[in-house]
This record gives sequence, C-alpha cells and structure tokens, in this order.
Amino acid sequence: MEYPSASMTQSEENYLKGIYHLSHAGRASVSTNAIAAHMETKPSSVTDMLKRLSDKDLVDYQPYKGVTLTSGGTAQALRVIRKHRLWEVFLVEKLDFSWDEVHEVAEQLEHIASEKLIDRLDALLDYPDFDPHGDPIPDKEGHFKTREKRLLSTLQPGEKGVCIGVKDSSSPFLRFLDKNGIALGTRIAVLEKEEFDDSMAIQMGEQQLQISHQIATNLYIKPIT
Amino acid sequence: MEYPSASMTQSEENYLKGIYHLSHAGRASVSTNAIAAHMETKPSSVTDMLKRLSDKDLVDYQPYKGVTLTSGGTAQALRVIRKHRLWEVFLVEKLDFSWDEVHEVAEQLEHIASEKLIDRLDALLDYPDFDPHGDPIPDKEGHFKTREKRLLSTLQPGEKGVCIGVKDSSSPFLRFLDKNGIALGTRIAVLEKEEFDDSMAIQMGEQQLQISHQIATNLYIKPIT
DNA sequence: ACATATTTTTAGATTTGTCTAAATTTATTT
DNA sequence: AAATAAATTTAGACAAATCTAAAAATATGT
Ligand SMILES: [Mn+2]
Ligand SMILES: [Mn+2]
Ligand SMILES: [Mn+2]
Ligand SMILES: [Mn+2]
Repeated sequence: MEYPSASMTQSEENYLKGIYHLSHAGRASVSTNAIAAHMETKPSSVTDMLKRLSDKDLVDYQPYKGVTLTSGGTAQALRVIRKHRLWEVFLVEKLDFSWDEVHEVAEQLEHIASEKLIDRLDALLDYPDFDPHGDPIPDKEGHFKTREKRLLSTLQPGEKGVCIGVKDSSSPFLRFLDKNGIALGTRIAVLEKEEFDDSMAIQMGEQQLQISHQIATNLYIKPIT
Repeated sequence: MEYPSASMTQSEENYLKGIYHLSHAGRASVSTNAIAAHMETKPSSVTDMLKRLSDKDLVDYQPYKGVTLTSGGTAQALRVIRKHRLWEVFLVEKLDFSWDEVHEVAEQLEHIASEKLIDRLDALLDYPDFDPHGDPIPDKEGHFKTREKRLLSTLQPGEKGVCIGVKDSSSPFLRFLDKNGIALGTRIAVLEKEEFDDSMAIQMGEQQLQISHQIATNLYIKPIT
C-alpha cells in the first residue's frame, strides 16, 4: 500500500491528527461535535472539512454517523505525529527547551514537508522511541513501541515504579511537576492512599509529597517490583 | 522604534522578503511586474497584496508608481531573512545537507514563529555571521556584517583570492561548483583571461580549471595580496 | 408515541490569496 | 501629438477555511 503523500494543507493535517487522537488510534468512530471541541472550532466548519477529507479518501464519512480514518488517513496522521514528537525531542535535547514549552512550537514544525529533513533529524537525535512527555514516536512505517504503563492513581500503598509519561501535557501541569521534582525517570513509591479524596502520599528519593487524585490520574508509571 | 510583530501570513512575509531583495535592501522602488516575476505570480495578485501590505503600513505604495518598504516592513523582511539563513546553516552544519539542498526547506522553516526558537538555534550554531552561500545573517536588530567582495570576473590575471560567496545560488550552479571542487574558502588564482569570450583559466591548489564568464560572474571573491 | 432536546448539516457570508479578462494609465515611437 | 505598446489596476470569479443562523436529523424522556 502506497501513500502518494498528495500534499495536504496544514488544516487538513491538523484535522487528521485530531481525529486520530480522538478515536484512540484511528479505529473508533468520532463525532462532529467531539472534533469541533477538540479543534476549538465550530461543528459546521468540521462538517465542511470532513467532506473535503472524504473526497480525498482520507476518512470514511457518513453524514450524521461520525467519521473514521482510512488507512491512508491513518498513515498521514502518524506521519504528522512522528514529526511533532521528533521536533519536541529536538527542542528539549538540542535547544534546551523545557517540556512545557515545546508543544506550541512543534505544532508549527510538524507541518514542514521534507522527508530528508525528518530522517536526518531522527538520526541527529539518535532515533528516539519516546518524546519528552513519554509518548511513543512512530517510525517511518507508522509503528511504535508500546510499554506497560499504569496511572499512578492505580498503584496501591507499598507499590513503586518509575514515571514514564504524562497523560495531561498542559504547561500548568508540567510546571507543577517540575516544581515538585517529578520528571520522566523519577522513581516513585506510594506510601499511603487517602480514602476520603483519593489523594496519596508518595516518596521520591528523600523527598515526601502529598498529591491530589487529579495529579495521580495524569502520571504514567512503569511498576517495578 | 518598535516592531510589534503583528502576526503576518506566510504570503505577506514572502512578499516583504521579495521586495527587500528586489530593491537592493529595501531602499529603491520596485515595480509590480518585477515582484510578479520574482514571486512567480500574476501582476494583479501583486497589486492586491500591495494594498494589503500598505494598509498594514509595511510598504509605501503609490498606484502605478511602485513600492518601497517602510522601516517596519524592512524590519520584518530582515527577521524572515535571518530565520531563513540560520535554518540553512542548521541544515548544513547539523543535518549534513549540501548547500544546494537547503533553500527549499528553509523557505518553509523561515515562517516558524518563535523568538526563543531562533535565539536558541543561533546559539546552537555559535552565532554564525554568514549562511552556506556566503550571504550575511542579520542579527536580532537587523544588522549584519559586510565584507569586501568582488566578482571573480573582475579579477585580472595574476590576482588571487578566496571564494566567499555565490551570487546565483541555484542548485545546478552549486552542484557544478561541488563537482569542480569549488566551495566557500577555496583559494583561487586567475591565470589567464580569454579576450574572445571572457572565459578564464584559474588555479586551485594543484588543480587547473577553465571556467566560462557565466561562472565567473556568479562567484564572490575576497582578494588576497 | 410524541414532544423536546441535542446533534449535525445546510445556507449564506467573510477573509485571504489567487486567477483571467478587460479597462486604465504610463511610456515609447513615429 | 497621435498612435501604439507596455505596465498596472480593476472587475469578477474561485478555492480554502472559517463563521452565524436556520433547517433537518437523531436521540431522549415521559
Ligand atoms: Mn505536543
Ligand atoms: Mn509530546
Ligand atoms: Mn536560501
Ligand atoms: Mn542562502
């Protein structure tokens, strides 16, 4: 199967990426309103775009019934996601951006069209498998590594693990983590879980910290025994 | 004087850059047709754009009389040129692109909007003064280094110099130079000049080469004594 | 089942950037 | 000074991407 990479507009690329994320990897059907909310646009604009994407065979669109990505659409979405995440790694590793600053710039850089550029960037970064937020970077064929990961909130007192990703990668959350010394690779042990509000006490090295349920449901952990 | 950097579209940025180049640094008046030819678009499209740029006070436009950049327009053009040339250096220095491959990609990258990105890129590249084609890179204030440079065609037999830039930076010309071992920094001595067609014999290290007038008028040389 | 609420689409307008064809202005010849 | 040629602008159209307001389809509640 070939993706002739018929040039897409930035807007088309953004919609495909949005649909991909909303459908949990392009399989499940996504509603017009869900797309509109995610893209911060109006449902009528989404309908227009879905027609265009459908004409280009990038999505399967049945009016009133939602939309799914075609294999071509999925491939394109993955190409954009690959570029986005590689650029995020570049910004952190080579230009000393912090992980809460990279997303906005990567939103622009992900639309630069040059196969060679991305291949060389990949090499410069030593073929990273994950981006600064722990999200997997698809390879050229759209395949990526999966890892066992659980939300910190699912760990029981006594269990421990390593932080390997964030579910929410908004700046405020990431800056909160920075402030409290939590980064990818940080070892966390659960000390106690509060029945009342599901907050938990955790141990990180010497430091001890009380975190809300909100926090615990946005941190991915790889358990260690 | 402040440039509030009111966000511009890619097309507006491209026009400002085009006008800057055509007017030999923003001073001289430029015609609608000259812009159309340079941008590979139609004169009527240029007229439309000139009105828009004029409304934004980026150019002084008098119908039928040509156009010049305002100080704000010049500043914006220089910002785009700075980004373009820094990215070209990045592509050559960090991603091993050859100098004939960088322009097309830089045409896209020059529109990425992030002050911090460009500052950090500048630092990563160790604050280069010139791009891979020998063109000067403006600093944040739009100032750049000038160098004494002469076209190779103006040298007389017996004179020598170092290649410091190209006037034509098209791929075919640059690949011709590669093929013949001419790069920035190459020392060239003029041996003989043919009266008939202005071609010249030049010496580079051991190697001797016969080059046409066309070639000689597109190579910038810093004379050495 | 019917009324109401929600979701989605359609209709029509707007902005940006482009085009072709026609009109207008400016420049050049004779 | 006309006549002709060249450059430039205007008029009208179109595609992409968006919006608001109205209509239509679907879902929900009693
Ligand atoms: Mn991101
Ligand atoms: Mn990320
Ligand atoms: Mn260039
Ligand atoms: Mn250059």
